[in-house]
Amino acid sequence: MPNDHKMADGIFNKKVTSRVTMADVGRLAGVTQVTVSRALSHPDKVSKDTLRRIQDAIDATGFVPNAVAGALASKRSNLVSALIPSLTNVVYTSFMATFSDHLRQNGYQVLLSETGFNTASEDALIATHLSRRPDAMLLTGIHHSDKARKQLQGAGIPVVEIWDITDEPIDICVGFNHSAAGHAVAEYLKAKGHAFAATITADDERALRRQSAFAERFTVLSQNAVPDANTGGTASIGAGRAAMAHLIDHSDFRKGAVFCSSDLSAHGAIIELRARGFRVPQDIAIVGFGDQDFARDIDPALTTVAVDRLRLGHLAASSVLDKLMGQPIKSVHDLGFKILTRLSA
Amino acid sequence: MPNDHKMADGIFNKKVTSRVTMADVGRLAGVTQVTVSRALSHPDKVSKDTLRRIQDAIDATGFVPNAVAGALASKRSNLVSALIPSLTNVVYTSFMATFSDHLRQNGYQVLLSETGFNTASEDALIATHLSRRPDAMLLTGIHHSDKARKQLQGAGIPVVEIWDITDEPIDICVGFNHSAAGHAVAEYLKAKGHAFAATITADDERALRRQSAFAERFTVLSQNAVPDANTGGTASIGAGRAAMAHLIDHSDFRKGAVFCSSDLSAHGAIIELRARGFRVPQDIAIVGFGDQDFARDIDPALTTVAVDRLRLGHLAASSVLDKLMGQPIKSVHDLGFKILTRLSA
DNA sequence: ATCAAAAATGTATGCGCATACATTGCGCTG
DNA sequence: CAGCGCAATGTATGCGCATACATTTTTGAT
Repeated sequence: MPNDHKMADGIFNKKVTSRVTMADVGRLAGVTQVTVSRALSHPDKVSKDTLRRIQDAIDATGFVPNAVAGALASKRSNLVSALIPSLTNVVYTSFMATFSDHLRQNGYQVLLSETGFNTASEDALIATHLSRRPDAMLLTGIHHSDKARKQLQGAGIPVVEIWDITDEPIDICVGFNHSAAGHAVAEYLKAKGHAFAATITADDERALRRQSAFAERFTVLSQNAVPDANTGGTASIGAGRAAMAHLIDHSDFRKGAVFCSSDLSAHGAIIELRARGFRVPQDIAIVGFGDQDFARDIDPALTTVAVDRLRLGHLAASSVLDKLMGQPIKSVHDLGFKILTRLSA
Repeated sequence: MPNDHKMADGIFNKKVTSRVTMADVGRLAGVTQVTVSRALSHPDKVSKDTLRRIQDAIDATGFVPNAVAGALASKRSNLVSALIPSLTNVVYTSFMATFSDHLRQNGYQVLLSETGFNTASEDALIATHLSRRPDAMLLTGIHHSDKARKQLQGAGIPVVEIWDITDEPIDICVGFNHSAAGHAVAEYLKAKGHAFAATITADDERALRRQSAFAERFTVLSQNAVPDANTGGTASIGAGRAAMAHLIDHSDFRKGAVFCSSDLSAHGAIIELRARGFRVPQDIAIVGFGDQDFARDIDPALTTVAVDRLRLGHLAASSVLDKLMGQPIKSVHDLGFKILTRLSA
């Protein structure tokens, strides 16, 4: 009998199963707790024979190590916490898949939460996450409250900021220059011969930065103002359609190019244009952002700005891992971006 | 000086910051550790005055409670772990957003991982997650290995299985009957006058169940075989296009209806059909699954099977919470489903 | 003013593990 | 065959907090 202090239980299953501990396993295998601990974390330091007996005991008892106790004792939680703006936006979640995978292979688990593009909730989440004593933390973007920066500094753990770059990262940042992307699209469209342009932008700080850089540059190049339709909230096909409709109904924009802050809204814009009988790109050209998987599959295939998300995931993960291993690492990684010319612009 | 055993650090920042503990905060506020603990978890049991002094001390020191130690001592981690097949599939992540939110409001944090539609990796993840001693666990689907069931039973925590129902849940399940959905769509399409039908299905156990129920029922009703194009892997617009192309190129299917296992592949199918000059729904009608946000926004608007995901999220969360509070609860929740008739079928 | 009850705080303890250090036994060199 | 070195295991301890219980202080009713 491992534990003898079972609670008095009702008929319904509460905590009936007395949790098995390393001591219980050891008792069964004829060794002490510390040998069981070693068998699990440093098997080379335990004899072949006891290793087998311990393994048998583990199987017999269904022992599951208590990582909570382990973390408290060792001061390493093997947790990496990650905060992303939205769980439902593939741009962020596809990154997370890569990132988690890479970390999992190195023994870390990812504690993921959604901030909702909201600084106040980010602050609260940072505190909650830090209370779990993660070994590292990943944040989206480079704008964080003073309170957040202070707490993170106090935690003394590696911090990676992604999707953007700055000369003064909290610790490490991996991303690209959003203004530069806006400028590049402006130049691309001007070079394609467009004299008029508009933008469709979601309420996202980075998207707004791309938009204003685009508008500023395109205005200089073409001497024409660049109307913007803000979708409010998050980008979606529906929001893109609505924004495109708004642009046509409330401005004299009938010919030119539209730079959308997301492939999703770009797709919506295309659907709206086609429904209204416009030709894409002959009447209105569309440029998206993000190179989501569907961008090449819609009709017409979407011209968009691509960032190497796979590389972003890998770099973010390996930066964290390197830092955790104590290796000095580069703290600002500029991934760059690429305009993928397809049919829509 | 809270801690006096700082490690010898290199030039680069390792763990320099000596972590502040409740004892440190207490010392500063002139009370003991336990009063600080109480101030945080049972503020009503601490006098107004000391409460204020403790708060000041917390602010001054930047104290962040150590939830790891708390969990070890109290045997409650305030963690709920959740395993979903894919982080990039909005169907699952939108559910998670609701679920996490609801739990967060009740003081729980969600530890989320992706299983990748893969039983082996699910087993491994279950063990890893259980090692963090979550207070409850959420799984997707009702098919789990014996080993997994055993471990979960041993953990003695509430377990919710979602997206499907069964008479023998591990503990609680919230979902709907996938076969019934397949049957309903078959009857719907037959009633609409279709004599021919095909399916486009992803490699997902539940999708396959809907598909086979659909095919079986439609065959009975129409006396015509139902060809299937498996997209392999996950549903996507690209996969839907390819599957639709395959269907047309490799069968004599030219007129009828197609039941897709996801709105995403349905959307792809529509794009492919239009690119080939087919009219939707006049030539070929399309039914999706999931009622994702874009379903109403594409052209033609997508007829699809809707499940109340919001309700799913709420029910899953509140079932867990109720069970954690010790309240006896219903263990099988059938959410049902609804065919939303729009333009595509 | 008195005393019991309630409020406020403190003391003692252990959760389950990792880690530093101590001990044992054994093969091997010279 | 003494003595050294290493492999294998054990002992002792504490991580930071929650909780049961003990003690002190305050309150209020008489």
